[in-house]
Amino acid sequence: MAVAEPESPTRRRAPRVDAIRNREAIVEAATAVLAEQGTAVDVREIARRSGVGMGTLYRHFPKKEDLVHEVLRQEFTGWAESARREAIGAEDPWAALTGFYQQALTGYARHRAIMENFALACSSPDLDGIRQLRLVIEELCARATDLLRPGVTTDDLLLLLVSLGHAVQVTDEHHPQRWHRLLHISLDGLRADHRSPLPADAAPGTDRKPDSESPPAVRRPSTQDSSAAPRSSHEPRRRRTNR
Amino acid sequence: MAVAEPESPTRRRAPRVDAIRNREAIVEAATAVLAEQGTAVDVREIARRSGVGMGTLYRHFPKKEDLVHEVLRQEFTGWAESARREAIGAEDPWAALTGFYQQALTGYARHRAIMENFALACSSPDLDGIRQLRLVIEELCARATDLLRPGVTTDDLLLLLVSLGHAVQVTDEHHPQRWHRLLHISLDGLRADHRSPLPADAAPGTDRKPDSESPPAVRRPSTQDSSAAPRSSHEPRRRRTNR
Amino acid sequence: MAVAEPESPTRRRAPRVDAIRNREAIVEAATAVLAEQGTAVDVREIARRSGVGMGTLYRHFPKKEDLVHEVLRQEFTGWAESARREAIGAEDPWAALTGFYQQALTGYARHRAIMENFALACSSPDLDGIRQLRLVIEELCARATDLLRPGVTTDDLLLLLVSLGHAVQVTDEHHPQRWHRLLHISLDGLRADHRSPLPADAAPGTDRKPDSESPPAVRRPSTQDSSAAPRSSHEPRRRRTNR
Amino acid sequence: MAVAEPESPTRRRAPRVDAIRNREAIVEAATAVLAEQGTAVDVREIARRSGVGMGTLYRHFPKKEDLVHEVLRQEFTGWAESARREAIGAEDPWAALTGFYQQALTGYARHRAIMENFALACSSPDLDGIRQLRLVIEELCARATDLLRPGVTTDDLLLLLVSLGHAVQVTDEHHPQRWHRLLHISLDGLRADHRSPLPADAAPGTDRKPDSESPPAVRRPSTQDSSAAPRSSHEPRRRRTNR
DNA sequence: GATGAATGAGGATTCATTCAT
DNA sequence: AATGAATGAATCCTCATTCAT
Repeated sequence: MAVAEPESPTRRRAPRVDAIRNREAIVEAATAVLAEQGTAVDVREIARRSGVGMGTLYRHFPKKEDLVHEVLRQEFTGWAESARREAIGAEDPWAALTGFYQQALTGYARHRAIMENFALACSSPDLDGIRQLRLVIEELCARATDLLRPGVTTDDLLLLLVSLGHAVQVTDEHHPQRWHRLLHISLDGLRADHRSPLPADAAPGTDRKPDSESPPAVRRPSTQDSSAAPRSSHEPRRRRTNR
Repeated sequence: MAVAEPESPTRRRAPRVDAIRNREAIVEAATAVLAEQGTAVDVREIARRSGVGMGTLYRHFPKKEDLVHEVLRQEFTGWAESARREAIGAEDPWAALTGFYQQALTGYARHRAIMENFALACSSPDLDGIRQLRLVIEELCARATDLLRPGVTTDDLLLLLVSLGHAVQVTDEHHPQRWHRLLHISLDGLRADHRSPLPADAAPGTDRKPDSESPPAVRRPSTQDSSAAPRSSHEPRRRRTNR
Repeated sequence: MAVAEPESPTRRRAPRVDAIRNREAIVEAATAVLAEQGTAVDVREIARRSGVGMGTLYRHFPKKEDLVHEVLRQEFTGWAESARREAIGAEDPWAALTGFYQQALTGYARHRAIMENFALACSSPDLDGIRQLRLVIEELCARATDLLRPGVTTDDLLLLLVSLGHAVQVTDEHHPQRWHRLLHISLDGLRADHRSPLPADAAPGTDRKPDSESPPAVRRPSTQDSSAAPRSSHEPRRRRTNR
Repeated sequence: MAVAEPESPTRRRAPRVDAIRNREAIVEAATAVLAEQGTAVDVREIARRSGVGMGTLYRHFPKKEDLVHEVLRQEFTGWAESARREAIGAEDPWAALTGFYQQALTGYARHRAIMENFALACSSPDLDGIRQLRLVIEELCARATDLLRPGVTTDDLLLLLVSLGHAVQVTDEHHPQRWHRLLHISLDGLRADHRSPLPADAAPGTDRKPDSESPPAVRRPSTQDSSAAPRSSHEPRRRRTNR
């Protein structure tokens, strides 16, 4: 064992083949588990499935968060790449766009941890995959510029992905057609033949000037949600005897 | 507590009245807390805010789940009702539809527990509110039948609501315009001027016959999702050797 | 105990007699355990000995530290009080001083957690007991002012207590006479018949002016401890191949 | 296994030499780390700093304790030697004594592991350094016999060292003058001009007959530590009732 | 002989649920 | 009926020690 490699004096001993294997096993198991159960899983479940002890897991990823982050990094990257491949392959700009969403949604939207963090990751993209995803979308956006209705931004397309992602989660198992239909509908809403302007997005990142010819077709709520959710108080009701 | 009962002067036990009041207080507090923090909250937080003891809470709702369910029931119902009011009020069928989404999304989409469970609830609607929501949507669907593209179903509209609900959660706090834009886009995708047929939805619940004139514009994934998430095994890997 | 008082309508229900009992049991057990084993004990040991579950323990003391702090608070306070009683009782100022040390060292110096934290607590006295201890010492100092050599400060006496505390820990079990002898010696060193001035203490808190007539008898080290402890490097020696 | 035998020129295995070097590196690193952080350090920290792997460390020292013991052995020895050098160098017996304490305290009292174990080591001196330290002290004691108050023993001086050691630890960083003052005071207490006899030390090791002329000035505690710490039970309390 | 990866028994802390008062 | 104290299994993480390479 540990055959002395005469060729490389700089390389002392083996590069810890099995350590790498373990690390990979951990990430693999974590990927599966996180996909299935989201980030709330017990770390021990991951350790069990990867066939390593807790110590080993924590040696490679000192915090559960680190492992989660690594998995998300890989998954987002892989996601972005496969979506880009799909998108780039198509010649027709519109086909590229639809193909992108198909691929993106088909492959990853059932991944619970991905979906749990997609929104968050979009806001502060410290994950490379998110950046790549944006780039792909920007590209698609640029290529399809004539086919898209005026005013559609990268943020719109990204948000659509987030949004549909959840639709996929709901339906993919039993009614996969449903989200396909919704995708179809939404994409049609993006087509250039819709001349009604979109509501302005004040935020930065708007890279396509919306033309504001006609008033939005969408009526604003007259009554607003006074009945809405938290009429909370945060304060305990009454009492509070002891203490 | 301890409301004086006239019948029993020696025993000034509280009647059911304040049991009911307690129950309401619990539900009210739970509603607020669940809206803010989702179903993962500590039950104690609910007890604290409602001003009752844990025992009382558990007397009324033997399991946390029971309480959550009750809250969701009420909230979904309230949601459906306020959305219906909004929808019914409008004379223009399209305005009714857009108004419905506005109302529905503005009022409840930030309600974390609602959103966490909306998807689930749609699948197996043991919640009355979901049924009502479906009814409202069906109504809207019927009224706007000429304005909607052929083949759009109640399920489509419901799924759109789920989908946009998450978009709202992501953006409502910092970029509320974004989900308004997405809503606008999606609704435009539903308009009758889109003649391209939607992919068939084989599942039951389709209440509008899709006309299948032309092939879907959306390309289906060739094989794909092979790269998708769980290539899991659930079984622990073979162990190293130690010990 | 704590019979339900009918007289007080403001007091709803019992004042949780058993909760108080439990809390006391926890503190009592913790006191014993901390005295024996120091602050490194397993919390479960405390729970076990006090006869409560972990949850109960953590209900009363949300962090282990809180429990430790509470115990130290009580112990330091008790310590200060019993030492004060001892000190105040004596008529002779010198007897008061010696009595104080006797009492202080006899009662508590075997208390591991106390000793572990005594030094720390002296530096930032957020514990009331420490303040009281200082007050007692200041009083003793004032009373014995004529008997003490010039320049002796409260800090000196406190440090002597810390210092002897450890001597007690070492010897109290098998050779209790030893620390008594050392105490005797040290106290004699404090007597007024030593005219040689003490080295100045630059720090604030010096409340007695040292008269600097003659040079200190104690020679300063000529060579300095070059051979002393940490000739450390903090850096790993060589290597560091992988990563 | 497989120590490179000189007879085998093909095998250029490292000879024992670097095993020794490793061992030294480990001890050196351990010395530094133990001095800084005490015996509670993570063994890995020692391995890291010494530049060897865990395996190597554990080959040389099968238990953490073994390594600690070895370090303490060396450190105590070194301590004793440097203190002896200091002590022997001085011509004046009293200067030798004070110089010894200065040196001893300045050099090693901040050494956490040393101080953690000094007390223990004094009780059962299986460490050579302790014996040497005793010898040095005995010598100093003998030389200064006329300057020391009657009845002062080696054990007294050793205990004083222990005791002051802790004072140093507490004060050396921020108030180094404080322990110098305490040392000064204590040494003055040892001077021959104190004629009051010390309390008898019944234990073996007393090598100087105490003359018992007058009663001790130090009053003994009348009641003993009734208020003292562990009124423990070790047994779990009677349980509540639940479950 | 050396290396550092792997192990797994603890240890602190949380929280749904039960129970004495 | 109500209260909130008590419970303990579950969860994240650490570290002395062992073992394959």
